[in-house]
Amino acid sequence: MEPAVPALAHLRVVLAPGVEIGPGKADLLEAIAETGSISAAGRRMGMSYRRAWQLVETLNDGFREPLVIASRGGNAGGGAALTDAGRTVLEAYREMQRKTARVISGEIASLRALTSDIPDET
Amino acid sequence: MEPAVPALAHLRVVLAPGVEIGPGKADLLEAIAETGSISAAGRRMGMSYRRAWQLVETLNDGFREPLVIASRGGNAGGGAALTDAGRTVLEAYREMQRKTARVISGEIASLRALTSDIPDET
DNA sequence: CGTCGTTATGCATATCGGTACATATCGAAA
DNA sequence: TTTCGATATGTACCGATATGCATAACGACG
Repeated sequence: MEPAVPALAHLRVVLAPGVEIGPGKADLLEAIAETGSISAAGRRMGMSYRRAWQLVETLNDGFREPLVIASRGGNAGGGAALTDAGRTVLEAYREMQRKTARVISGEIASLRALTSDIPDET
Repeated sequence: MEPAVPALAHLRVVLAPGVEIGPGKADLLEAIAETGSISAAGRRMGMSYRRAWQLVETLNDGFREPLVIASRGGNAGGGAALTDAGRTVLEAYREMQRKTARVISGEIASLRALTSDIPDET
């Protein structure tokens, strides 16, 4: 089952002008690694292939080495996989997410208590 | 002068379904605190008064107590100010930003080195 | 008691991110 | 050599989000 609040914090990192990575691109990279295809990753995430492909292009353009290598043709029609750089970037992002969630959990709890979602108990 | 990369990380926190706070609302709260007016804060941030007001409404609705109190009329025409809750929320968010920036600085530096922005030096 | 700048709110419009669709290309396997 | 599914890319359209503008109410002060 999913937790009540899926993600407490959304982290978006600006690495350079126009080069950003957030939950969307990270999840896409992960989906590509797991499915071995850009289109399957896009379907899984409920986004159009157009957009998935464009995100991959943006990522590949943003880094010195491509994060995703795609191939056309073949019995499976083609496919895609993460490069070493791709795995490195994805893992670094996940690590940032974990660290962030850890250090801000206190403030999150404090602020959630002020939310109108949670009735006052005085 | 501004730093080369204005903000390394954008942090958006989900406190409850529909209740979120990120850089935009935090900056808006800060601008309201400093200018004493929703419209002046909106102008400073380059957004329409309409939107600034709606963001304030969203914030006030999301918490048990309002974060911003506004008044109409008077010699100045009216104005707005943060409540104690407003200051608490803003300060908690800033603290989360600081902590986050601290713990992810290592990964940021690693990833920036992979950016096509920075030429390879082999 | 009229002036002034702000809050508050509705509505029409513009902008932009994303989708939908259409087409071309590729290459291993049957 | 035909088939198949995926990559690659262009174009038209849609919908959400934000702006622009218009209007009303407000109230201390001169």
